Amino acid sequence: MMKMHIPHDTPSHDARQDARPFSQILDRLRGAGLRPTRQRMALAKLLFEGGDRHLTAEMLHADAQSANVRVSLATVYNTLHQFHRAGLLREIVVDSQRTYFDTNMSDHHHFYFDQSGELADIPGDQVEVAALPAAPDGMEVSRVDVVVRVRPQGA
Amino acid sequence: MMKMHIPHDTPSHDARQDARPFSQILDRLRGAGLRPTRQRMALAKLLFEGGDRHLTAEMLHADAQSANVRVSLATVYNTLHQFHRAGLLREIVVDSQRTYFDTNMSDHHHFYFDQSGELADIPGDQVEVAALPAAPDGMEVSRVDVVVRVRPQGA
DNA sequence: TGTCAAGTTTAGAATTACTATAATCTGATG
DNA sequence: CATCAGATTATAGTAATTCTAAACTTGACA
Ligand SMILES: [Mn+2]
Ligand SMILES: [Mn+2]
Ligand SMILES: [Zn+2]
Ligand SMILES: [Zn+2]
Repeated sequence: MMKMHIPHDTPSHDARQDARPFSQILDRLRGAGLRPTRQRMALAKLLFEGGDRHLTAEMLHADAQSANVRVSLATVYNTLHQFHRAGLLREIVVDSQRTYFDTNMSDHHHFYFDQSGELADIPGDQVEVAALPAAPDGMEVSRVDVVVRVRPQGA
Repeated sequence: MMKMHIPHDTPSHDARQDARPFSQILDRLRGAGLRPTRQRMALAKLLFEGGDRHLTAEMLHADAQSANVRVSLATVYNTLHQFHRAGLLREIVVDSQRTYFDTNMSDHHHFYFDQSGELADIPGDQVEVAALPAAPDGMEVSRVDVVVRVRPQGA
């Protein structure tokens, strides 16, 4: 678990002015103690360079294929779980057949559109859980999830 | 969906004083528009005569076997979904590998013990969701679920 | 009380969403 | 550049659930 910040890359190899997603992603993986393999780099880019996303392993795998990144589905699953353990992703339970991962790590809740299977964020400050009973004896709360299930009006 | 209350049974066949679970269950099924088959009667008894329960299809199937009720697993699944559609059961999503059904239809929320997979009720009046954003355009809220995930202290 | 269509049950096959295995590959370190 | 722990992958395996289609009940009615 010990990590050291080893200077990587020669700093002058490219002087472009635009964002340096490559090294941001690199640092992110290194910071999480994960080797920056080709597959993890590519998946991390897909995950973290497009704003907040809610996706399943299959969705990310399809994304990768569209982007001409060849990664096996097993690696997608492995990677999602590793990122989750490393604190880079949240796991969301809203459907008992499918696991969603969330790139938005801030404190927030969700709308869930049952018929389409989509998720939308509700910022943490828009939901107030004003009262909660104490956790049962010997237990501690690991997280409180609020899921607002919605459906098209009338139905 | 039309139902008529046809008087059933001769009223005098048995004058016992104790509860009449048989006819309570019968009425419950009839009221839901479901034919009171042997299997549905037996499963309804197991579900509704033991206080509030949170269970999966496999759990109910095991229960049935213990009670010497022979029902196929397929029928257990069918019945749970029919009871749910009929408004006799709630479906709870807390684990993405398993579906739980809840015989407690009152407004309430849940503690979820991740390591044991158990659920405990939190009475509706012990949780206060004080603020919620409006449902997205064209959508209406079908339900708000609060799940308090707990784990043994320190871990 | 017998008939029959509609509804129900069931064994077993199929599907879906993963997880495990074990052979192969790769990239960090010396 | 050699080494090898760690990573990837094809493929097999598993768990939960759904589907299929044949066999059985149920209940309305003759
Ligand atoms: Mn998972
Ligand atoms: Mn499953
Ligand atoms: Zn989110
Ligand atoms: Zn409950």
